[in-house]
Amino acid sequence: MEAVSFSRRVLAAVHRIPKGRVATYGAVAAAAGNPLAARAVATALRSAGGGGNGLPWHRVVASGGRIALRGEAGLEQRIRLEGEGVRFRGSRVETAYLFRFGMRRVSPDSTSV
DNA sequence: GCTTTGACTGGAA
DNA sequence: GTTCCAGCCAAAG
Repeated sequence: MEAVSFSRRVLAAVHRIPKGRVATYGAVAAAAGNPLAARAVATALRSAGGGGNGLPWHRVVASGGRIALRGEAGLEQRIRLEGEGVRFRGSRVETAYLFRFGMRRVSPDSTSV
Protein backbone atom coordinates (compact mmCIF):
# COMPACT_ATOMS: atom_id res chain seq x y z
CA MET A 1 0.00 0.00 0.00
CA GLU A 2 1.59 3.09 -1.13
CA ALA A 3 0.41 5.69 1.27
CA VAL A 4 2.65 8.21 -0.39
CA SER A 5 3.18 9.08 -4.02
CA PHE A 6 6.14 7.99 -6.02
CA SER A 7 7.67 11.40 -6.13
CA ARG A 8 7.61 11.39 -2.35
CA ARG A 9 9.66 8.21 -2.20
CA VAL A 10 11.96 9.52 -4.88
CA LEU A 11 12.61 12.67 -2.90
CA ALA A 12 13.31 10.59 0.19
CA ALA A 13 15.71 8.38 -1.74
CA VAL A 14 17.56 11.38 -3.15
CA HIS A 15 17.74 12.85 0.30
CA ARG A 16 19.28 9.60 1.51
CA ILE A 17 22.24 10.00 -0.80
CA PRO A 18 25.27 10.81 1.36
CA LYS A 19 27.34 13.84 0.60
CA GLY A 20 30.24 13.26 -1.72
CA ARG A 21 28.37 10.48 -3.50
CA VAL A 22 26.11 10.31 -6.52
CA ALA A 23 23.26 7.97 -7.40
CA THR A 24 21.88 7.13 -10.82
CA TYR A 25 18.24 7.57 -11.78
CA GLY A 26 17.94 3.82 -12.01
CA ALA A 27 19.16 3.40 -8.43
CA VAL A 28 16.78 6.06 -7.18
CA ALA A 29 13.94 4.51 -9.14
CA ALA A 30 14.75 1.11 -7.67
CA ALA A 31 14.84 2.61 -4.20
CA ALA A 32 11.49 4.21 -4.94
CA GLY A 33 10.11 0.82 -5.85
CA ASN A 34 10.40 0.72 -9.65
CA PRO A 35 13.77 0.22 -11.32
CA LEU A 36 12.11 0.92 -14.66
CA ALA A 37 10.77 4.25 -13.56
CA ALA A 38 14.01 6.11 -14.09
CA ARG A 39 12.14 8.50 -16.33
CA ALA A 40 9.47 9.02 -13.73
CA VAL A 41 12.22 9.94 -11.29
CA ALA A 42 13.25 12.76 -13.56
CA THR A 43 9.64 13.86 -13.84
CA ALA A 44 9.22 13.82 -10.09
CA LEU A 45 12.44 15.70 -9.49
CA ARG A 46 11.55 18.31 -12.06
CA SER A 47 8.13 18.74 -10.50
CA ALA A 48 9.12 18.67 -6.85
CA GLY A 49 12.63 19.97 -7.45
CA GLY A 50 13.42 23.26 -9.01
CA GLY A 51 15.49 24.52 -6.10
CA GLY A 52 14.75 26.07 -2.77
CA ASN A 53 13.52 22.76 -1.42
CA GLY A 54 16.85 21.64 0.00
CA LEU A 55 16.84 18.64 -2.26
CA PRO A 56 20.28 17.46 -3.39
CA TRP A 57 19.18 16.97 -6.98
CA HIS A 58 22.75 17.48 -8.09
CA ARG A 59 23.59 14.13 -6.52
CA VAL A 60 21.41 12.39 -9.08
CA VAL A 61 23.12 11.58 -12.34
CA ALA A 62 22.31 9.52 -15.40
CA SER A 63 23.56 6.02 -16.08
CA GLY A 64 27.29 5.48 -15.91
CA GLY A 65 27.70 8.65 -13.89
CA ARG A 66 26.87 10.79 -16.87
CA ILE A 67 25.40 14.23 -16.33
CA ALA A 68 21.73 14.19 -17.20
CA LEU A 69 21.22 17.89 -17.64
CA ARG A 70 22.72 19.81 -20.50
CA GLY A 71 24.12 23.27 -20.72
CA GLU A 72 24.47 25.42 -17.63
CA ALA A 73 22.39 23.12 -15.45
CA GLY A 74 24.73 20.18 -16.06
CA LEU A 75 27.73 22.40 -15.56
CA GLU A 76 26.38 23.66 -12.28
CA GLN A 77 25.65 20.14 -11.15
CA ARG A 78 29.21 19.11 -11.90
CA ILE A 79 30.56 22.07 -9.97
CA ARG A 80 28.39 21.23 -7.00
CA LEU A 81 29.53 17.61 -7.00
CA GLU A 82 33.15 18.65 -7.23
CA GLY A 83 32.53 20.90 -4.25
CA GLU A 84 31.41 17.85 -2.32
CA GLY A 85 34.53 15.92 -3.16
CA VAL A 86 33.27 13.96 -6.14
CA ARG A 87 35.90 13.42 -8.81
CA PHE A 88 35.17 13.53 -12.50
CA ARG A 89 36.66 11.55 -15.34
CA GLY A 90 36.13 13.71 -18.38
CA SER A 91 32.41 14.24 -18.73
CA ARG A 92 31.60 11.41 -16.38
CA VAL A 93 31.63 10.80 -12.65
CA GLU A 94 33.95 8.16 -11.29
CA THR A 95 32.08 4.89 -10.89
CA ALA A 96 33.57 4.51 -7.43
CA TYR A 97 31.52 7.51 -6.31
CA LEU A 98 28.26 5.97 -7.44
CA PHE A 99 26.13 5.34 -4.40
CA ARG A 100 23.89 2.29 -4.30
CA PHE A 101 20.83 1.94 -2.09
CA GLY A 102 20.63 -1.04 0.20
CA MET A 103 24.36 -1.21 0.67
CA ARG A 104 25.20 -3.42 3.61
CA ARG A 105 28.49 -2.80 5.31
CA VAL A 106 30.00 -6.26 5.28
CA SER A 107 33.22 -4.58 6.20
CA PRO A 108 33.82 -1.52 8.37
CA ASP A 109 35.87 0.03 5.60
CA SER A 110 33.42 -0.75 2.84
CA THR A 111 31.41 2.39 3.36
CA SER A 112 34.44 4.56 3.79
CA VAL A 113 35.87 6.39 0.85
C1' DG B 1 -9.75 10.13 -18.09
C1' DC B 2 -6.80 10.65 -22.22
C1' DT B 3 -2.77 13.05 -24.19
C1' DT B 4 1.66 15.20 -23.81
C1' DT B 5 5.94 15.74 -21.77
C1' DG B 6 10.43 14.71 -19.70
C1' DA B 7 16.63 15.83 -15.57
C1' DC B 8 16.10 8.10 -18.35
C1' DT B 9 18.14 3.47 -20.17
C1' DG B 10 20.20 0.11 -23.09
C1' DG B 11 21.44 -1.32 -27.43
C1' DA B 12 22.67 -0.48 -32.27
C1' DA B 13 24.78 2.56 -35.94
C1' DG C 1 34.18 7.82 -28.39
C1' DT C 2 29.29 9.91 -29.69
C1' DT C 3 24.56 9.83 -31.72
C1' DC C 4 19.97 7.75 -32.78
C1' DC C 5 15.92 4.69 -31.90
C1' DA C 6 12.57 2.38 -29.26
C1' DG C 7 10.64 1.20 -24.63
C1' DC C 8 9.37 2.33 -19.98
C1' DC C 9 6.95 4.99 -16.14
C1' DA C 10 4.77 8.76 -13.54
C1' DA C 11 3.05 13.55 -13.08
C1' DA C 12 0.84 17.59 -15.20
C1' DG C 13 -2.39 19.78 -18.58
